[in-house]
Amino acid sequence: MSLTDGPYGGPAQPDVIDPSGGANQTRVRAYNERLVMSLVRRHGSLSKADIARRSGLSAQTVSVIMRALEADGLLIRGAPVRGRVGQPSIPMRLNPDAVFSFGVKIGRRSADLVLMDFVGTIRLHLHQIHTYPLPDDLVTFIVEGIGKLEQQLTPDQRGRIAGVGVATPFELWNWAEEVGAPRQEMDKWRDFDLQAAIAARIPHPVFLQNDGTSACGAELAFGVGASYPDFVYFYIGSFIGGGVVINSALFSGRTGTAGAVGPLPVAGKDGRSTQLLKIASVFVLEKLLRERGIDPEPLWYSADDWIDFGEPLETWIQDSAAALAQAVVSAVSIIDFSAAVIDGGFPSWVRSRLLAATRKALKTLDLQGVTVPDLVEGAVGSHARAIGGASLPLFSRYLLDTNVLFKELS
Amino acid sequence: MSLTDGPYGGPAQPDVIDPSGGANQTRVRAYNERLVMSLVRRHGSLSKADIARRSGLSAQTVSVIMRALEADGLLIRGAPVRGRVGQPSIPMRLNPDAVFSFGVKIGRRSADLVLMDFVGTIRLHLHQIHTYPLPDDLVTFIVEGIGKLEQQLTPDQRGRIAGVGVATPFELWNWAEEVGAPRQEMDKWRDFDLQAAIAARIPHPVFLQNDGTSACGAELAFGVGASYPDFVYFYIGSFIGGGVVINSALFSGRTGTAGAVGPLPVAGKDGRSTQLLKIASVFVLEKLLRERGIDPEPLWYSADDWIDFGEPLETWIQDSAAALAQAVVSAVSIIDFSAAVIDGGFPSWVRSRLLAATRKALKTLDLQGVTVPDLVEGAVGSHARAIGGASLPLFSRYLLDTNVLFKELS
DNA sequence: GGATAATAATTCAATTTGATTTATTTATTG
DNA sequence: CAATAAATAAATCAAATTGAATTATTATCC
Repeated sequence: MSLTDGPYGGPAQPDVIDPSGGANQTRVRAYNERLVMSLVRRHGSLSKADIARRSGLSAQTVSVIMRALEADGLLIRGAPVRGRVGQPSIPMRLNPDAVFSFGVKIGRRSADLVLMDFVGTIRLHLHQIHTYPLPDDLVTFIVEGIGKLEQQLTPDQRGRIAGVGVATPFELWNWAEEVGAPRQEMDKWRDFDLQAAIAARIPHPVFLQNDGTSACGAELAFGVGASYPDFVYFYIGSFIGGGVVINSALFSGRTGTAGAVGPLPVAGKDGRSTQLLKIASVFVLEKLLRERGIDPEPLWYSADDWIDFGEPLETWIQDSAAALAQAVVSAVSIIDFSAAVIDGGFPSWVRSRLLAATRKALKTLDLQGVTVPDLVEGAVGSHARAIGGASLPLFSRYLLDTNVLFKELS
Repeated sequence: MSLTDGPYGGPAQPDVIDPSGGANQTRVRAYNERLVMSLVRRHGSLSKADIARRSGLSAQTVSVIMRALEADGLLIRGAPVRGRVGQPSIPMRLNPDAVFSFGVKIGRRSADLVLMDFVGTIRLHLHQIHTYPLPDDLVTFIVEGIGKLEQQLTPDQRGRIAGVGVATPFELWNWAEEVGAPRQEMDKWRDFDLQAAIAARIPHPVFLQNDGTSACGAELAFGVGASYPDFVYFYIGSFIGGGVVINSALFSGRTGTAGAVGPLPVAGKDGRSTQLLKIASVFVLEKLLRERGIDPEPLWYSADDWIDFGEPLETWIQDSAAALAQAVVSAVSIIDFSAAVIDGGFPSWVRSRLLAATRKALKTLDLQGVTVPDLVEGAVGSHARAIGGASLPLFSRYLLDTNVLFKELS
């Protein structure tokens, strides 16, 4: 193409892809309400004047919005703060009892159902162990579990349920071998619409998201999200998964698989290129233990109570750390994340050792031109997936989301 | 009309970790104006009714906005389209003469200055060859060049200049060796504020952005951006660089280095892990040619007129393709881009061969769990960096940018 | 120690902006 | 002439902003 050629017309694609729709006042209000709540959430408690300063909105606007939120029971006022010149400020904070939501985590060996309040505290919890996950069993567990838990709520509390969020690995049928399940059993997931199956049997809205992305959402809403406006997130479960936060918003991507991280190519111990998930996953540790003649069952009793397996655990930590360090470099070469957050289905002492090893491994890599991010431990912990599932209804209705401003286009 | 200025290019970044500010009506209007223009840009020409349907805004709102844009000379009406029932529709399109902007590309061997119109056509062009880039020389070239080019414009045209955008590699001082310049000469870039130096000597706003990100912006505004709402972009110049588009917006990241891509770890021919830029850069080809006793000078005469160097070129293409394929897999493991766009400072026949080789290389990789993106050739071509530079002022004032909706927080 | 000034938080009332709704006009085809 | 679609005018509505007032403090002067 010569210099003076006309417009650089790409393939003129008709109709298909258009940017988001227009914005209008109603949406502006909805957005500003979420902004106010997000600021309160982030800082614990803030006065109206604080919010006005932080949001750049006028004091009057903030006053009107916050009175409405208080009237709705979403915010509650604290004791006036005296000691400074001027009228005392009234700190407002989230009402923990304002909204409840159910979160479901579907795992290789177990499923969890939690009832979470508005500030991320798990109020009620059900746990089910299975040899491998099956659609019908899970629907039964979820629907009956929700029934059971709802019985423990007052009618008022039941009226404040925002919905159900399911955190699940995608394309379960691809993992029959690793899960240790017969292929034809796992194939049952292929044409099964879990979201629809649940929605048909309960009155609440149902949300479904990849388990890694969900856990990442939990970290955004209740963990390090307050400190970092963007980060890449790794959750090490039976399989590693992850998520991406950009501009303080969960970015799930066009296909919902943003932050998959599992397929990231990394160099293994032998120098050969492998997928990250084949190194930094708990099923690898399990295999390692079996090879050493050690019973891996303690891994599944409780994510928070592993025993120290000694050498094989240390080996797995070192290998995983080396792989994670490369994954972090890859990630920040695409997006200059300010932090990389690592969490997983293991006790905090394992997490600490893994983080330390990863920080060390990072230093051995070629960092020319790399903006090295903070490496931080997840603040949410092993239940991040279930909490993340439960936070999906909150994201949909209460958490900051720029898309709120735009019209939905068919 | 009020199109609020956005913060593009400038590295001025608030270190506040709060989400973006509140939204209000004025900003909504500014956003909707940009939305209308982006839709027109994307589709070439659209009637008011078309825009209303596509944006979801009411017909009346679109009517008001578009009349204002027409009155400002940004849109011009085409011939009424008859042949269908009802009043004929009047297609509106961008006025190519509505806005001009200067774009500067700083390269290892040369610098370019272009004057671009509103639809991405280069109207005027200056080119300078240097052995290596130096701050003072470049400022002189840019300032005097702008003076020269402005003399060729009418007073009216001069009044429509939106600004100057500079596309430059970051941290030039790190590349003294590869550039073949004395270290102390390149060190002059360390404390030199190019943006400020230019801004002090010309009356237009000056924007500065990484060259890869700039080229990516050109592709978004004038190339495949119309077909893909998100993509990762690779520009292969002396050094490879790139950029990231998310939600039809250029994402430059917190530090402005999003889409750096150069430091991506990939496995080289020997299986060892190397940075992408050490394989898929033109300086590697240059070295290869020298090793073969071939004069590499033809590489620098004109990016659009390479001669076919035969075997060494083919080797370089194969190696680069293998590395690029891995880079693409890494990228989509972080963000599920719908496309990976590859362009560079070479003729289109080289680009075609590179793309074909990359597609082939991609098939040899482990794609389990990977959402494979479309691999597409850049539509803008070798001048993408200069055009991208020139598009920076347009992004700041006229192109779609959700940040327009939010208040700037100190 | 009491009176007064300064300050900051909050809110009320009026204003402004801009999108939406409703109704009307215009230009075309069948 | 009926039907249809595009375009626009006028009225309406929602929500943010502006400016002024109110309130509850602390600071300071005498």
